[in-house]
Amino acid sequence: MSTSTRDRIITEAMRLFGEHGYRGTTIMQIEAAAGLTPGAGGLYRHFNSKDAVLAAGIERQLARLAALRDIRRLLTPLGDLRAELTLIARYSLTELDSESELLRLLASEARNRPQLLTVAVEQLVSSTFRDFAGWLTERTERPISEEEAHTIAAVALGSLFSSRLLRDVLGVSIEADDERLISTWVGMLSATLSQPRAE
Amino acid sequence: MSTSTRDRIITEAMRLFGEHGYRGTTIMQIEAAAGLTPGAGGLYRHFNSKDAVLAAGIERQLARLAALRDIRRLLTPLGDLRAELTLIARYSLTELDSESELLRLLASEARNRPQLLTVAVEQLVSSTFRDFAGWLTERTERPISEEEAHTIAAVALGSLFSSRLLRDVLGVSIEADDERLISTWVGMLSATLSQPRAE
Amino acid sequence: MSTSTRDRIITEAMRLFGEHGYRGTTIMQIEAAAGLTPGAGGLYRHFNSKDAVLAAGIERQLARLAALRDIRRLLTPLGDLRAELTLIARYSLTELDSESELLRLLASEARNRPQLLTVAVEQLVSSTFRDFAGWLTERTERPISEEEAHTIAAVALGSLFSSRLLRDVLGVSIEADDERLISTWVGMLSATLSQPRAE
Amino acid sequence: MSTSTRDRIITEAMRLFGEHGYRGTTIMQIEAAAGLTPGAGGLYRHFNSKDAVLAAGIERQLARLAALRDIRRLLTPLGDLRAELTLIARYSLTELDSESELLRLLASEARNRPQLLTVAVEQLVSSTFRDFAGWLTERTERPISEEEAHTIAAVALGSLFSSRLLRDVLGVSIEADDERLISTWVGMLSATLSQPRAE
DNA sequence: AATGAATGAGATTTCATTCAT
DNA sequence: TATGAATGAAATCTCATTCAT
Repeated sequence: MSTSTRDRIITEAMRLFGEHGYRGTTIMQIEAAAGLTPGAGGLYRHFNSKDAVLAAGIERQLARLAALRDIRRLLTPLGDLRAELTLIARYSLTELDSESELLRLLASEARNRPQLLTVAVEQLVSSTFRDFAGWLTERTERPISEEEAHTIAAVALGSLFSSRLLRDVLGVSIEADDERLISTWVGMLSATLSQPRAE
Repeated sequence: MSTSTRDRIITEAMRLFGEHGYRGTTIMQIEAAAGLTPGAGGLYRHFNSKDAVLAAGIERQLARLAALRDIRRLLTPLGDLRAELTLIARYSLTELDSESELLRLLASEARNRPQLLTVAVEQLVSSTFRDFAGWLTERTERPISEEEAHTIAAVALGSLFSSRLLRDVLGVSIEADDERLISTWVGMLSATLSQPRAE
Repeated sequence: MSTSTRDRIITEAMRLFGEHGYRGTTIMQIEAAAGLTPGAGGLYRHFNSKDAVLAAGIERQLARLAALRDIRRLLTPLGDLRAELTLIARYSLTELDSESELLRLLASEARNRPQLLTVAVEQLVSSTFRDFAGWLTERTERPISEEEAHTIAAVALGSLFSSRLLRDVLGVSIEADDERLISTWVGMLSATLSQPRAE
Repeated sequence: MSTSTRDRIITEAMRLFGEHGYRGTTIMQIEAAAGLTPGAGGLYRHFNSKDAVLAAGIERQLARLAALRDIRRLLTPLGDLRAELTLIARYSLTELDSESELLRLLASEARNRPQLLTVAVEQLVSSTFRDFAGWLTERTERPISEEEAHTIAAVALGSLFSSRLLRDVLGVSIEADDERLISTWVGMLSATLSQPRAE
């Protein structure tokens, strides 16, 4: 096998955690999925505890996330506002899709183990909002306050996040077509940004 | 005490389910919180199983939700688009707040027990989107297709949902001020609805 | 049954701990010996952990010990040195016999869990030496220093202790007859105490 | 390194057995202490089982003991009773000190594995008592019965044994000064041996 | 209606031992 | 000779559920 047992354990564990939650996944299931004898404790050669598997899984996801983020800088400078917004939306949805397991895991465990998951939430969510707010202040024609930028970011990115939160976390499917969603989103946002701020 | 033991069990169980998830909450905890001797099985006088407690809890939440929904009709006819949107936003956030326990519960268990929770999700989420899409088709000046209405609803309501999903489910606090959020949301939405659809 | 399950658990646990050591005794064995289904965890209704069973067992033994100690005062005033020594020796051996389980337990675990057993050792051993040294200073005709009294106590009581330590802890049987041992011990000790201290 | 891995394993294993007991010591700990990779099973190149390590360790201790015993004969003939007793006491304490690991091991495991440890106990304890009883019958001026000699040996050697058993096995420190202990012991014993047997 | 006690099933973790390299 | 990896067995502990009172 080309993958190490340790990697296989992380991969399968994250998949199972995403499917059944942390508590709902047993060490036996992880071992079985990773090709070990279930119940024999083979996992413990590679990790000290079930918690350590979770920590390693989150760490790996965050490392991937960091790699993805490096690409973000390439996306921005296109000149056309609508084109840039479209790219941002596509990128954000793609990023969320690639982190859907982490998202599900965070949703089911975030309140139980804050110490472990605070960092992950920060990386996955908060920083995205901050970055987008920053982009807004630079990009809009009329000057907007930092606070206004943050609120617009919350409303705008919220739409994209909820699309994935509803689907991946709550299991609700509202609409199917990403491209239609994005084009509507871009339309609404550019309408807002280009017209004078209505008191 | 004026509340029956049965009601106290449901109330405390839902609170604990919301905090620690279904699996993360033990019968002993529920009994203790409801004023019964923990571990004595007193809960089983009132419910046949832990699942039955969950079912009763969800049922009660849905009943409250249905009651709330009856008020919705009163809200609509104000004549002014922005005023109506403001009311809708306020109402939606209030409704989500009153269902935050259910929301957290859905997030932690939705994928494991579809039989019990599918209905709840449908009531809480899907119908809200449908209703808002319906309202849109009636209310906008220029005619819009059903599909367009649905997409706009997804984008618009998504902002409001994510505000609560992020806070209550993931534990992230993006912005603090509901009124500012609502006014920005209303501004973006009315800008979209009042201007001609940009192809 | 007239004894409570909790008491039965302590009794059987201490017996098993004495026989096989703390680590060598399993919860299943204790449960089975106490009349519970082995492996069902019924013990945990009465104790939080295996350690808690040990703690309760030691506490009970120490309580018994304290009760025994109250009798000690009755023994002393006989007027005749040899008669008093004989009583002291008999009493000490009896006390050690009634604490043989505790003794074995201390021997096998004392170095692993000092926090739990330090008190027990102090009660069972150190205080006995101190009390006997005190008795010596009062009782001997010629005046002896505190240090001398302590050393004589160490040598004298050591004989009695080792008789039980060897038998109960190491499993060695040196001699059989307690009365012969006591009379020799009394003879040696009175010979020492009555004759002038040879430098 | 000049020591073989096999020797290092025995040395470290006996140290750990003495500290934490046989059951309380894991193969991993022994391997780590012996400079092998813990958990890799390198120990099994040198021993067939954990039991075999214990057996080899005891064997080595007994061999050392036998070597020590050869010196004993040299000690006896000094002519002066007190001088000879002093030597015997010093020798005995030294011997017990050099076997403290074995002593602790016996205390924690003696009752579980008689097949392995019975011999060790016999060598370390019983034979010492026998030898001293034999020495007594030869050395005392007035003739004493074999039984009397055994009882005196039990009382006298018991003092020395308990000094070490209490300290090494139970972890109690009664008195500090070996020389004071020995001189008191010699005093008491010579008083007994030189005066006519009291009734 | 509630409690004390018990139980069956199962979860996490440990560990002596084996095996291919 | 030593190591990385794996396994069978067992140990501690948890918990939903039942039952007699």
